[in-house]
Amino acid sequence: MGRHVVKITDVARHAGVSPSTVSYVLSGKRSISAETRERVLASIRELGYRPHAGARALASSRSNVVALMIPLRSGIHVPVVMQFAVAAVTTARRHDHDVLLLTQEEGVDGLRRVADSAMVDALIVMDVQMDDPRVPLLRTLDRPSVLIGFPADASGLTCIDLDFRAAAEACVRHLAELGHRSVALVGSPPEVYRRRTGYAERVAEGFRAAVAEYGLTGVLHPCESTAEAARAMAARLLADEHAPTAVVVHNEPVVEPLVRAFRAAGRSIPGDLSVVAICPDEVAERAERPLTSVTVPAEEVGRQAVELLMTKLEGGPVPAATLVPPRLTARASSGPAPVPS
Amino acid sequence: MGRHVVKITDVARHAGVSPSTVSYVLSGKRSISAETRERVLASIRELGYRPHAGARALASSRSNVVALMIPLRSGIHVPVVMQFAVAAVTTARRHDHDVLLLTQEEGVDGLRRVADSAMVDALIVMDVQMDDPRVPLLRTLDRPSVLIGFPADASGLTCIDLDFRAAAEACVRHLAELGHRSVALVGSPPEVYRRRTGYAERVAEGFRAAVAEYGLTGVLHPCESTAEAARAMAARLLADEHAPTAVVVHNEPVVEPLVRAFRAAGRSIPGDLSVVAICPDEVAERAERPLTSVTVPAEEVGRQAVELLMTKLEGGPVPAATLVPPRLTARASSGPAPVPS
DNA sequence: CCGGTTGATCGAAGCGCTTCGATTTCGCCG
DNA sequence: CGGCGAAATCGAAGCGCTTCGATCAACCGG
Repeated sequence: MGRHVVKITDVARHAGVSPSTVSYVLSGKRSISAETRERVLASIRELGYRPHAGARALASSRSNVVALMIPLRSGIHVPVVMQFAVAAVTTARRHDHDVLLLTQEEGVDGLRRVADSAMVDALIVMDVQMDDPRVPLLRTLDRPSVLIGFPADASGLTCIDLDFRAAAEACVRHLAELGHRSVALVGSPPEVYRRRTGYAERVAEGFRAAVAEYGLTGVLHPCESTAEAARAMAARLLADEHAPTAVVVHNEPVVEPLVRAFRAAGRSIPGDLSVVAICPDEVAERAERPLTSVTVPAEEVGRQAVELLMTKLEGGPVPAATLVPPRLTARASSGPAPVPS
Repeated sequence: MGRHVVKITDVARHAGVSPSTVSYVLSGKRSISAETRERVLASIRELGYRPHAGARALASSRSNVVALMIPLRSGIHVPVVMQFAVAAVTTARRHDHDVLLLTQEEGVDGLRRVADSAMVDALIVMDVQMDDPRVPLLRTLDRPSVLIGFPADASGLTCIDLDFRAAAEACVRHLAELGHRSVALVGSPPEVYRRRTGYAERVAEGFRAAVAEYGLTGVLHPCESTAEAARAMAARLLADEHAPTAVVVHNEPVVEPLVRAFRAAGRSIPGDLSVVAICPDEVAERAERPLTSVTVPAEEVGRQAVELLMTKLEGGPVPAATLVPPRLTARASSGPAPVPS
């Protein structure tokens, strides 16, 4: 043990070829006779040769590493981030790349650092906000990147996220198929709509479109993200002349209080009222009684984000926006519409 | 925009010094006059110079990257892993290092790959098992490593984990202070004790020691990790002549079923019976009613693991074993001992 | 007043790999 | 049968940085 580290010249000597030939065998960038290739590969195996990553990066100006910046914000669901990260690593490895982990905390400087030092070839940034300060930076960097989420101005960038439009549609379809005729959407706080935030608008659009398609009546109610607002909303919905028989909720903190308020008002779920949430599985499963929900397919997003990045690295064309189809899981909070009394 | 990338020779020219001087300013490995240093630093700032990571790694044979291999096993609690990873990244950055993320899936080969290619200077491996195949590898690698968890044979390695002995003691102390005189430990499956698994033995030791210290009576009951075994255990404990008034549980899958079984048998918790678990906070909080528990301080472990690694990288001495003190959180499952009837 | 330090800087030799001509050897068409 | 392109391989020039003597000036005490 403790032998010298094997370098390309060792392999070359052992195989009776020049170092450049070994390199070409490894990269496949020039044709090499089958005979020579085999001999070189055998030497590599026998000597246990492993190219020096730094040397390779220096000579080729490719590090085969991508940066992944994960969020720390509370309010972000940890298991979702983890699923995403694991999927990203797995997919990156499949393309012979590694993943360098950065935290949101590092912010713009962190991204600049790893990009400018040629430590990474490309970047993935999670939890992108409407006015994210990292967005302009990414635009100026000479390295490709993929954003998870859509900023206000996504021009010149590649973004991917759950297809919120389709998510809302899936909720309404699910309810329509259960016989509901009047549904409500409890959405984001009014402010979010005023800012014309992308995902909120898309949910609203999808909701309206599906309501129209299935011939339902449906009303959108913006809602503050507090328990009080949730209770008030519940009261308002129940008092309505044409009270809906089903509610779609797209406002995480409101989900639980709303459900509780309905129950407190004597409504059984899903007997009297069905509830469908757009939220991470964790939230839906951890509820008092598991909720029917549409979730973020984190693994799928992670995989695709890396695939997009790889395509960009190879100079291929990629769509500016990728929308990942939602997945609806029926749980205990949705059921057939109550028979009109 | 699109100017040339700045390299060390550019900085040198701009500051009127040689490249080596710039290098020494950056590394501090030779004394540089204050005047020159300032001039060089100014040039660096002005030109926006960022050393090329690959070139640096090649010349110095230090990449300033550490590998972190995270577990995928189901049964591992995701938020714990995440907390750990974030703490590791944060701490590593404080020491001017980055973190390369590997998944357990990559296994031994993954570790060998990143170590042999000089991609990383050191490695952290989570969720180490008694007979972990990665352990012998780590011993032969020429790069320092830190293991989270203790393998059967930890000789020559640096390990860190929760101090299970102190954890058990903390549980017993907590119960003793609440006036309990007879306690039971529901532990790991018998097989685990037969294999003389480190953490299980340490829990048992701590339990025995604390029981003796506080003058209690206490019995250790190994328990299979199934719901049936939990129910049988509950029945057995309750039928006991000197039935304990408090139970310490160190067996994750058993926690919930056991509590349910007690309740089903008409015992109120903590009115008739106190329960303290050694498990991740997530499990304790997500229980039907939150459980008093001792948790793995994941962040602390992550931080310390990196600190140990950095010390090793600098050639400093580190303890072979580091035990992180437990943290007990009192929740709704423990209370004063019932008054004897 | 001079050999010997010490402090500050420079020059050049790599680090291990990729890549770009250049070279050699064939096979093959006209 | 001469010449030419394609296939296979080699040699050497970097990639951008660190580091190891070497150099040179200033300074010390005897």
